Amino acid sequence: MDAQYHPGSIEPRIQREWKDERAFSAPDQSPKPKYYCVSMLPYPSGKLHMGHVRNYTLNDALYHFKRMKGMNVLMPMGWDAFGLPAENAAMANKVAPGKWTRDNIAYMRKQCQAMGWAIDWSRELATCDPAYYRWNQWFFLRLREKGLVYKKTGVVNWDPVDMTVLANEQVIDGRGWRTGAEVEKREIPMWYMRITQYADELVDSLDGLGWPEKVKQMQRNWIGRSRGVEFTLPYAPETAKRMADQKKGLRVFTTRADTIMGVTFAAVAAEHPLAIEAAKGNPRLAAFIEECRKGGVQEAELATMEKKGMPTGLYVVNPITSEPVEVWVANYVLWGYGEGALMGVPGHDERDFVFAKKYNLPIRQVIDIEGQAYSTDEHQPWYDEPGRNMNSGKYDGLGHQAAVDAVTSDLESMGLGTKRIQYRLRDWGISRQRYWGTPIPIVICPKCGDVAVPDDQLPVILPEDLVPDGTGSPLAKMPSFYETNCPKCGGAAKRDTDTMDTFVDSSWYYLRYACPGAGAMVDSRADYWMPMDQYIGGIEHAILHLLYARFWVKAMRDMGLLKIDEPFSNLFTQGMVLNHIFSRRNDKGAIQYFAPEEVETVADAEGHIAGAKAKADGKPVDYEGIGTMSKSKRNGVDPQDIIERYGADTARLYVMEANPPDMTMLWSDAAIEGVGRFLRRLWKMVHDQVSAGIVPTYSEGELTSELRALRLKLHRTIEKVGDDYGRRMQFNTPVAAVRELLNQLSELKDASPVARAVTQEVLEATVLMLSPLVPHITTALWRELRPGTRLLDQPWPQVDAAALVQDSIELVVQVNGKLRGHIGVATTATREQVEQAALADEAVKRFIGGAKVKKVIVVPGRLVNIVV
RNA sequence: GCCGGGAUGGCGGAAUCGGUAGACGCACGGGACUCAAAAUCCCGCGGUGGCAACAUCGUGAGGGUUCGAGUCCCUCUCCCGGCACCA
Repeated sequence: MDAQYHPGSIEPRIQREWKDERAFSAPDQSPKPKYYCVSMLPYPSGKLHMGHVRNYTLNDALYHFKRMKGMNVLMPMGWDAFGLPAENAAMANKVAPGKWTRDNIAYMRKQCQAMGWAIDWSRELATCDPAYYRWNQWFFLRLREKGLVYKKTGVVNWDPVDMTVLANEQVIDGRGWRTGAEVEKREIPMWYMRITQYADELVDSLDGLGWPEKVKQMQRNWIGRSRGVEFTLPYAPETAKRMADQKKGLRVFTTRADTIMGVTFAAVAAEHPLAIEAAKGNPRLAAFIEECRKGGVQEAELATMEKKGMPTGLYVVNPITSEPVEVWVANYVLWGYGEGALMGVPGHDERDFVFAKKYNLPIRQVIDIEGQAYSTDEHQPWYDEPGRNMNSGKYDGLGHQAAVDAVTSDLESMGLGTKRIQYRLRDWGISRQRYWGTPIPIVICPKCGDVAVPDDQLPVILPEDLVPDGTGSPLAKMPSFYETNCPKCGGAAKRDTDTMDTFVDSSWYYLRYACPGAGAMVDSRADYWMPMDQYIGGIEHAILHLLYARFWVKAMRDMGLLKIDEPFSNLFTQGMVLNHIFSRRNDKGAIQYFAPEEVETVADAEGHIAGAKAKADGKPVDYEGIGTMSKSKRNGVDPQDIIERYGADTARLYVMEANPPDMTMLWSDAAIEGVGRFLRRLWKMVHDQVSAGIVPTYSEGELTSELRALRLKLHRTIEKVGDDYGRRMQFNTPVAAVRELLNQLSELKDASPVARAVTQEVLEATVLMLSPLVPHITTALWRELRPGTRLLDQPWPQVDAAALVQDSIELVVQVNGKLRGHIGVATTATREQVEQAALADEAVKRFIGGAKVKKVIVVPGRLVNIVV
């Protein structure tokens, strides 16, 4: 055995062996229980970053642990290969997105292999492969046949200079990132998936999932199921004349029917037909509506905007009181959200209150909460709470639910309203005016309208040699792609030049891993592996991806393609790896990001970063604080340097040991030396043991008390580490526990044969316990400890219950809750004996002094608290 | 703005069910080994007072519940994630 630890030679050798023996390929059937664990597939941005290392090492540790526990484990890998960064890279480097993406995949696959992850590579997939995305197209058409896909207009960010649709990410402070031009809203036709049809099931079946409660809560809130009433505010007579060609009133939805007596205005979104009608012959209102079109479509931006509005001169009447109220156009009413219109109740809705204050609209209290004094000066949180009706005519004195019911049934009997369940969730718009994505398999025929591409003509292939220029949609400028004939009438027609949202790709890839090469979208092998036993991914996916994937699986189930209701039985959300972000605006307003290593930072008095200068030109750059590692912000850290300097095992152990995996991690490599030191020390301990020759056996009776204590520590550690890996999904504390064990082993100065045998026991278990985290070094060490056997075949070490038995234990003694002493008692001691021992302790006596003992609390096995 | 989460020594963190706050490690200081350095090993390491034993304060801030609170409740501050076209 080599006296020194050389990861640079061990790791590639062991990786080659794993590859040659196909060590990690999982059979699609087995007498063992199956365990399917997947980490969210990476976007092939060019290089792995630390977030990936954390994600896949966590998955890998779980792979090894479950394998040691006797399961048929599958850990696959794929590439989320479509998306915006490929187009940006293409523009920057004049390389086609396809080539750029495939080169990145090849490089990153090598990096994955160098990390030693136990991936079954025979199942690898890339979503930009036509063999994969043809099934996106196929399923899109099936959903359309069932009415689950439909077309309507949607609002997008429009860059008026580049004449192109911008992603939200490309809108920074209301301006296009490349042009610096002010972004506008624009309505365009798009395809939608009817996820709202599954809203109830998506809420209800969350309860049975082994997911973090916080994620379930976020999904519930996102879907936002609320019960209420949708009703008509009838037009006032003058308004009815003008709106004669339309509906008889304004449709609104409310969950607070009980506040209807407090309505003092109505408001509609700028896009609402009533607003557009009112703007005719009203240039000021038309200008206001035009102003509302400025800015992007991001909710965060809309929600923080100053509330502005303008009266339309049109009136509706409160159906209960027949009181007329004016309709306003308001920028805080969202079009495409419910009816795009609302009843304004400033007395009991914070946003309405702020709006009413600003425009001097009446504020009327109609709900009373006992003991609270209402004032229209400033909004108080309790104004929006349910209470008892007042100033409400016949509803006076009714409690919240009674008032809601009474108003609702009155609206129903007038034929104006119906009870409805409203969701915050909106249908999923999947059309993207981009090039690098799955083509939408629709032909637009001037005679027949939207016509599906027949199944036998799928996939509609995306041309791969295009380089976009940032203006408009590339496919829309490529006649050889869009010119076609109508599948129905045969006449000249045009393909849909939009592509699908990349969340479509990631909604079902894990099903395809289960059945690579299937002649259909999925086959019966998916029934074996699904539902997934453990899904692992960043907390940033808590809502969108995880909700779309759940919807997709339910839709596939209802199409008869799957037998499961939910894709992911258990979910682990890892915290993000963050790093500092530096940027600079150029004179046009376009933004440029700097990598942390490209700048020199200036610290303030407290050591926090206050500013920075670019190393290249010495000019200042802005410090934006810390944020998630991303390609676009250029703050990712490539693990390659660490692999080359310290080896994969050190890199793996470092990210796992640094902090709990579900917590955010601010990147720093400060402690990495200590991890390398630990592995060298482990190597040396095994080397010393092995080079001392054959290890004898021993019997229980030969153990000294020191060796018994060491065995106690060992078996407690095995118990703890198994619990941490299996139940707690905690990977930093096991390492600390093993370090403690080895510290205790180092203190053993006993060279007797029995001590050497116990040392062997400790080292073997240590190697097994660490193997999920550092599989290369442990594979090499196992060969030395147990020649002729293979680490991958070993089960998880057994806890020896006999080693855990103790004669006496130490208890803590508190006086009035403060630690005052320690006592040793027999494990069999009674409560009375423990109390007496505690009261007899010298230090305890001193603190009690002459005071009277009121109460003694004994927590068995832990402490005694004496209350005086 | 709304939804979800977080805050513990100089730093990363531990304390799993309300029961010894600071495990384990990093950095740092002292020492051993060495011609020297690296590596390695040993000791120390929250604040204050004290030669020490020890006492006392201390888990973002302020209140509360409890024999006992990092952990539970209320109010607040700051940071992070998501907000539907980043993935």
